[in-house]
Amino acid sequence: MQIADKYTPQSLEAKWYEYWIEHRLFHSEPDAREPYTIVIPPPNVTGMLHMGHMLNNTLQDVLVRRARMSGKNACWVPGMDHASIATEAKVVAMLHEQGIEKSQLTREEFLKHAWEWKEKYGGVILKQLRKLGASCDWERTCFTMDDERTESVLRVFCDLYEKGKIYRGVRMVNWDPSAKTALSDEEVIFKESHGKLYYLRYKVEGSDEALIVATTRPETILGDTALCVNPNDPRYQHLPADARVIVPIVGRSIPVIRDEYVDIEFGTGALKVTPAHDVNDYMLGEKYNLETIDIFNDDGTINDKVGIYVGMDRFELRKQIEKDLLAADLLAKTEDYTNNVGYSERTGVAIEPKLSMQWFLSMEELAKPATKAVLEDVIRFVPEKYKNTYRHWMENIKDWCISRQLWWGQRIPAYYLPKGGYVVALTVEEALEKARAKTGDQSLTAADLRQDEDVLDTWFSSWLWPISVFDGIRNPENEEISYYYPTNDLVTGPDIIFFWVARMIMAGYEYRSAEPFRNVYFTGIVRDKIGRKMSKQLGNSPDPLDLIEKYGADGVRLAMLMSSSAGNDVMFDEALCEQGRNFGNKIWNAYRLVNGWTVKEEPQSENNRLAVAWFEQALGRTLREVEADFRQYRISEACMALYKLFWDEFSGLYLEMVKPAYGEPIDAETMAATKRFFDALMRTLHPFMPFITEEIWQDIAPRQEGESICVAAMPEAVEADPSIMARFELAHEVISAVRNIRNQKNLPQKEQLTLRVIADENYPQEYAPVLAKMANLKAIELTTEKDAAAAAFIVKTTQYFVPLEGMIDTEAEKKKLAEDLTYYEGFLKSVMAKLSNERFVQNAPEKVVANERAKQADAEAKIAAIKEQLAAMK
RNA sequence: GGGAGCUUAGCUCAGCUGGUUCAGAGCAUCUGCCUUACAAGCAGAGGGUCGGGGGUUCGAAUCCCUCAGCUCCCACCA
Repeated sequence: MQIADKYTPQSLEAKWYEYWIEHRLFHSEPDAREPYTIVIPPPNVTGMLHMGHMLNNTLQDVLVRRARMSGKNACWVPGMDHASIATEAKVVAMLHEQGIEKSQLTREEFLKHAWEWKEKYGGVILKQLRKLGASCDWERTCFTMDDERTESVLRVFCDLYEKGKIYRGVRMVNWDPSAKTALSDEEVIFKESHGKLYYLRYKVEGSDEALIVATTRPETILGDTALCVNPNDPRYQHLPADARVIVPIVGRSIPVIRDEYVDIEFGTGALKVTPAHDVNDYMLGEKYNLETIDIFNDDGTINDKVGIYVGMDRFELRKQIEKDLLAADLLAKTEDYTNNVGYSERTGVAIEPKLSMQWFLSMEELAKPATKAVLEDVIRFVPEKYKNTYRHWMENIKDWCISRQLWWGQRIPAYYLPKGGYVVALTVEEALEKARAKTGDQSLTAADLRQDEDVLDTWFSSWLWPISVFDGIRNPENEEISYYYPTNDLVTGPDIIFFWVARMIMAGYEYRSAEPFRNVYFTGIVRDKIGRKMSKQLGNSPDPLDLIEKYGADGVRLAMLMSSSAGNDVMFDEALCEQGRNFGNKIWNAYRLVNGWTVKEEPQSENNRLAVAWFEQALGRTLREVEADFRQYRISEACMALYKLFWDEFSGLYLEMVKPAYGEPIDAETMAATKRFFDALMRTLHPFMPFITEEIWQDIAPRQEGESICVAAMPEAVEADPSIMARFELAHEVISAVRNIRNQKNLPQKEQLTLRVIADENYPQEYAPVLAKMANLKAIELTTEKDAAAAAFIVKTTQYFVPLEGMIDTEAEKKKLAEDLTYYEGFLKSVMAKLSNERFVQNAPEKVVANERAKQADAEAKIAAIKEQLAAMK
């Protein structure tokens, strides 16, 4: 077939992806083969493809494609995450632009908008993944909020509730005043912030004294219900046990309590206690039974509980109160201060600790089998260092706040009864039944029940992902879940190890009594080439689709793969894409070369026979390396090994060895071998570069419609024959040496040279034809004479000469030889020092000693050879 | 405050339990080549006292201690 002169990835990539889909090559159904399963970390439904996805999904695709070609029934399940906060925020913003406020809408109206939005803009990322070549089984695409998944989530909620693991309670939670929802601890990011430390005067009742209290949040004085000092603090010993102070501005009288929690060293040693707005204060409040005064509305403005500053924003109030304190002479001083403030991961606003009624999942029991599984390597983490992180979190796990005050998500299936209390049930009907049973009131109707307004944390659906995509919650005995679960590999970032990975493991043990996956491969973060995290704000993140357009998906994939070892950050540089594209070009042109040869029925030359035998070995060796690399998830190493095999050994050596002169034919046997090699190379490279390998594989031999390299078998390595490799290596060194002489002497490539050899056992005489061809020699002569008028070199112990009458600078040659001699004599000396060291000979393993002896022999032979040459030059 | 990890050629990294090919790879650089597969290429070459210091050992990039610098995670003293 005629193949285009130029490699243009863009044209062939679209074509083959379509072909793969058309023939359902990525579709999997349970059968007799061993399954290989990956579930995709579902990207946010609102997401756009970024470099992190590129890395992550390229790796998954490599693993899946390799499994598919290794006889496994490979199944890569794609899907999307409804991402409740992020999506709801986007929809709210979009509505706002249209002049619609969420507060004006009913829940149903809002959800209608949200679903419309999801249908219109959601899932773009899955389409983008096709451009990358991702071999997902698209027929299985799931959404964490589709009907099946939603039912699974609700069932799990009900089940855990019935098991007593889910409870409802008032707790201090992380409140996001922008999204107006509670967040889990994991969704809070602490950042260093510059602020002030305010020193406030609290006047002691019935005295002229005032206690000075340092605080970073003077606005919370509205909620102060105590002042606390350390009982051991000498500064406050004089205060009576029942001392009370007046809260500045507010004028409220509050008790002075004593607790060792207070750090004597910090500030003035006096702490204002605001149980409603600080986690530690809350604990003090519980301990001393203090009143809690919640002063904030859900949006962070001041409510009317105290009656002053009503409606003012918390940060405005801080400024205002500073002024008012100053005016009233209640502010002793302020200092600049740096502390850590929690911010919402999603909306970026400062978190407000807030007491509220939330749903919690108790984690301690769930964590036990999940911790064990990772520590005992039932689930293997790559790289292993994340085991520590995981263990630490699991051993200190806190209950999970699973309710969110949002609308986009799975609504909590709890129904409140008219006269108090609630029931938890999968459906309203069931809830009604339970309600009637609970109250004994048969006249209750569905309309009397009021469903909880909150939805569940997004992660409460994604933690079931490996199970729910196979419908294993609703139908735990179904064929799919039994076949595909546990999945094999999970590829994800370490940033969601707690959010997602740990919780999936817990869900796995709770609902399948088995791990959700065997291996977790943690990728690093994609950074730019100067090490900055890629981000929209910095504008340093290239658009992956632009890169694909420019370099082809294969090229970009190669760039991701070559620069990424597990767990290490990727320093992404566009030059790597170029390198990837160049490699595609190299493959393309190598194929054009082979494809252009004409075949003649003639016996195979010795030259070609040797080339074929050698490359077979080189291929086998690399296949074994790649196999080992994959076992250890060293994907970039595997990729590099194949890159070098194709470029250096196949193209640079093998093809050059067998390449016929221009216009000459090649013998049939060598041609067949070459095509066989090419085919094998395409197959091993296919997981890395799916498109170009398919294009060439389809062309290299007649194929049926529907056949594809995607489902071709991985090549197998021939048995290793080290002697072939060793002999070839000698020949290769001779070739390099002659070429080097050519370079040094500035001899034209075309000029044929003569090579003389003092043959010994290290002369690869069988490769003489190869040497002649590769080094462009007109003759190879065996000799016993040193040749003074020649450029000389030694390979191992064999002496070679390239006669160059009149071109040899004898003095320079001598000098070079003398330098070599010095080096080898020094080398020999150090070897001898070791060998004459009794302790070395006694303690070192025999193998090491033997090796030193071999080095000694080699060095001695080499020294002898150099000396002979030097003598000949006199 | 606690923990983990990193520091090897200009850049990105590999070097598993100390000893063969232990100082490596790719890219970049330099030199010479438009040689009819490929200049997105070919043939060569140069480049590192393995972060500093100390120790263990016959032997250390590799093990131990210490110092310095970077990164990440956890905690969250107002």
